[in-house]
This record gives sequence, C-alpha cells and structure tokens, in this order.
Amino acid sequence: MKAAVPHPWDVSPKEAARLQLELRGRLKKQKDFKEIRTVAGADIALAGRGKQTTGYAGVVVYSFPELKEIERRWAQRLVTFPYVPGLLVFREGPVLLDAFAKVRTEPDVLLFDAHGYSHPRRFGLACHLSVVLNRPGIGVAKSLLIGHYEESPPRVGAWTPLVDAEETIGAVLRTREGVQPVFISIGHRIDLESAIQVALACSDGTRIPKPTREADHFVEQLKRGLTPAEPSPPAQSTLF
DNA sequence: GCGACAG
DNA sequence: ATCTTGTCGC
Repeated sequence: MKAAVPHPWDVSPKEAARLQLELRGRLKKQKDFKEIRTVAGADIALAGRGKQTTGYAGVVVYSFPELKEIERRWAQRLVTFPYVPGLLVFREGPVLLDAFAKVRTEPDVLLFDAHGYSHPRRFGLACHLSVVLNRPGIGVAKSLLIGHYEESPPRVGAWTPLVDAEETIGAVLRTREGVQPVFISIGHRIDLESAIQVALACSDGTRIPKPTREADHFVEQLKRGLTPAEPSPPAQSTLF
C-alpha cells in the first residue's frame, strides 16, 4: 500500500496542526464500501529514549469475518517527533506508513490503535492515516482524549455516544463484560454505526479487537527480538 | 489562569 | 508509550 496523499512529516508542531486542518478537508464521513472481505490492524512499539527512540510498526491483515490471518508486515525507524496530545500521528505515522508500504493486500478496512474523529481538530491518527492511504478506517482507542459520555449497560455490544461541543464524535463501546470499554471513532470513508459493527465483529472475547491486539503483540515481539539485550548481571555468589 | 491530555 | 514483580480473580 502506497501513500495516495503524501505530505511532509518533518514539521514543527504548529505546522503539524495546520496540516491536520488542511487534510481534514478530504475526510469522508460516509460509508463508501459494500462488503468487507479483509481488515488490517496496525500498531507500534517504542524502544530507547529521547534522541534515539526507535519505533517498530506492524500491520496484520485478516480475512473477514473469519478473522484468519493472511499477511503481516513490519518496519522500524528512528522516531523524532515528541509525543504531543493531538499530534500523535506525527510521532507514529512515518514508521506506520513504512510498514503499510510493504503490505500487498489492499485491506477493505483499517483498524488503528488510536482515536480518529474523536480528536480536538476532528482529525486523529485513524482519520489521518486512512486519508493518506485512501482506505476506510476506524479508530479503536483505549482511553479518552476529548469529550464526555454516560456509562453504558454492562453488556457486550452496549455503547453510548462520545460527545464534545454538542457533537457526537465517537462511541464508548463494551467489547467485553467486566472491563473498561473502548473508544470507537470513524477514521475515513465510514460512518460511526458501521465502525461500531466492525469493531464488534473483530472482538473475539477480549477487550481489544483481534486485528489491533495482534498487531500490538507482533510489534512487542519485534521490539524484544531486535533490541540489544541488557548485559546479564553476574550470577549471585554463594561464597559469602 | 486551571485542568485535561490517544500512545 | 515505557519502566517492572508479584498478585488478585475468573
């Protein structure tokens, strides 16, 4: 998958926010696909500190609705942009796109471990990367960025609207009983109701939908296997 | 000015 | 996100 809408990533925080407002004009909030045959989950893991932080990005593609894996790709690169709430895509986007560039399948829907429309400027990472890749996408976040909501009934499938400034920007969905709900929001070329249905269809008993969860496990393994191991401490002496 | 703040 | 052992609960 190649970036259909490329743009510079090495920019200042101010320019980054301006770019979000500009790219936001390309966002499609309506479902524009028929059937879903494949879905992809993407995530990254970070290793190292400050100037030498390395990001490992992974993309795992599944058949839908069977959820059988059909492809997985990864990439690694230095991460320089700092974490700034609202500008997460400028920190994780570059390495994620490197991984997507190696994916041969053209997934019908992309799932991201981040917010999409439920963002200060209504253009979170899920919207941004879906627009750049020109693919339908969904944001599946584990915690709140903005907005407020009422607690929903403790049943799988139950959800309540996530609201900000009088507008419904996402849904707080229960993908499993007895645990915290997840925050679903549209990425691109999809509507909230469809996003919720897809997220539920990808949930197999655990809180995090399979595509995103497996992508997370994948990059966690990559990090462990590609990061230089710490010199093992000397064995405890029993001489004293 | 104060509080909030994806990963 | 990451740093980290044990521990509570199904």
